[in-house]
Amino acid sequence: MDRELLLLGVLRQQGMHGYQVHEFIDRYLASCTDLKKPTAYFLLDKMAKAGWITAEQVQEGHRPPRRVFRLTAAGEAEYQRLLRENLSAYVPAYFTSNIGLAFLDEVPAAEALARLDERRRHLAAELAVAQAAPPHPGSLQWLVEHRVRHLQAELDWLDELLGRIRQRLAGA
Amino acid sequence: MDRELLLLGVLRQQGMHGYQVHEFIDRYLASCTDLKKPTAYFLLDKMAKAGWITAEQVQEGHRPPRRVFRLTAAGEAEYQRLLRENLSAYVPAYFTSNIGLAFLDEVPAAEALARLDERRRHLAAELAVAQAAPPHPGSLQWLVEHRVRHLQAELDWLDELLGRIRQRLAGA
DNA sequence: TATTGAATACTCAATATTGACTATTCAATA
DNA sequence: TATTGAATAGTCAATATTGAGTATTCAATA
Repeated sequence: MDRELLLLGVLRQQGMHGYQVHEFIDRYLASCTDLKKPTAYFLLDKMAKAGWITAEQVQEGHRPPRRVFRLTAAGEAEYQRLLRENLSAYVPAYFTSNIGLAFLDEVPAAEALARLDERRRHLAAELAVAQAAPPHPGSLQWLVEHRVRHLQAELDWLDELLGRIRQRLAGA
Repeated sequence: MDRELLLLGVLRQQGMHGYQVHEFIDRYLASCTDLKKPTAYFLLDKMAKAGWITAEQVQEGHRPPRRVFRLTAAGEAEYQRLLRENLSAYVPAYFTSNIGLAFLDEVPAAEALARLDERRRHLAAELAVAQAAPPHPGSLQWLVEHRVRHLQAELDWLDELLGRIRQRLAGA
């Protein structure tokens, strides 16, 4: 439902063919979503079938014809509906990559410290990239800003965790 | 990869049949994952085929035979490997439910405020539930504590966003 | 003791997602 | 002007996920 909103919101500003849509999202929202190319095409097909977007075939040279997608009136209505629904509802995100924390005590503290230290480096690098990103067009900035805040909170928490493990090691 | 780690980590402590595994995760880690029942069965089948766990058929009454899953030596090795990999790597989580922020400016500020206020209520309720949860066995607590921290950070950010929109409204 | 509703336990078809492709175009350079 | 490598554009089979079931057991109560 949310990816549909994203695609509708992007197409709404400008008709685009599939690769272009994916490119746009990958350029400006890489830190915020992981929408893969085949998923984008799948969703575009689905939305075309649902009548939310039209697909205008454009032939160029010998390549397979591109389809340029544009919102229909139904698509615009759906966009408005999805956007409001999305803003009103909070749907929790899940962090599969943190599952390991559930079994942290199974790893000797010294090794856990080293592993989490490596994790910290990855996280800090991610944050640096997000912060260094060029300014984003329109209100995309809100989403990216949220991302930065989240990464910062993650880093803070990881630092506290590392501190606690260090204390435990020192005490033992 | 991470759900496999979760299932291995749970089965490692005690052999269980499918429903039991799902129950356990749903009880103690509901705030942290959304592993659905059919997915759990799918992954258990896969891990059994891979030789990470054994499936002992147990017939009881007229119900379809339960399969009690237990780690094999290969499963234990895989668990150790996955756990270390998981702790070392940071894989970003994506927040599909925040996509709407990318199009926040398309909604009149007064309405956006009302919508985000409703979102805030949902989020605060979620946080209250997570904080009120009974203490978790073993190191599961780390994961749940992380969850609480994350929800708190989300709430802080949402409050800041609401403040900015209110200012904008007042200034206009 | 019959009936009902909840809890237990699992399955299946429909849907979504992904890794690993193919094929074309374009620009640089050998 | 061939050749090569990168960027563009899209597809497909394999895999994963889910909503909506089925079927059994159990406990309460009518």
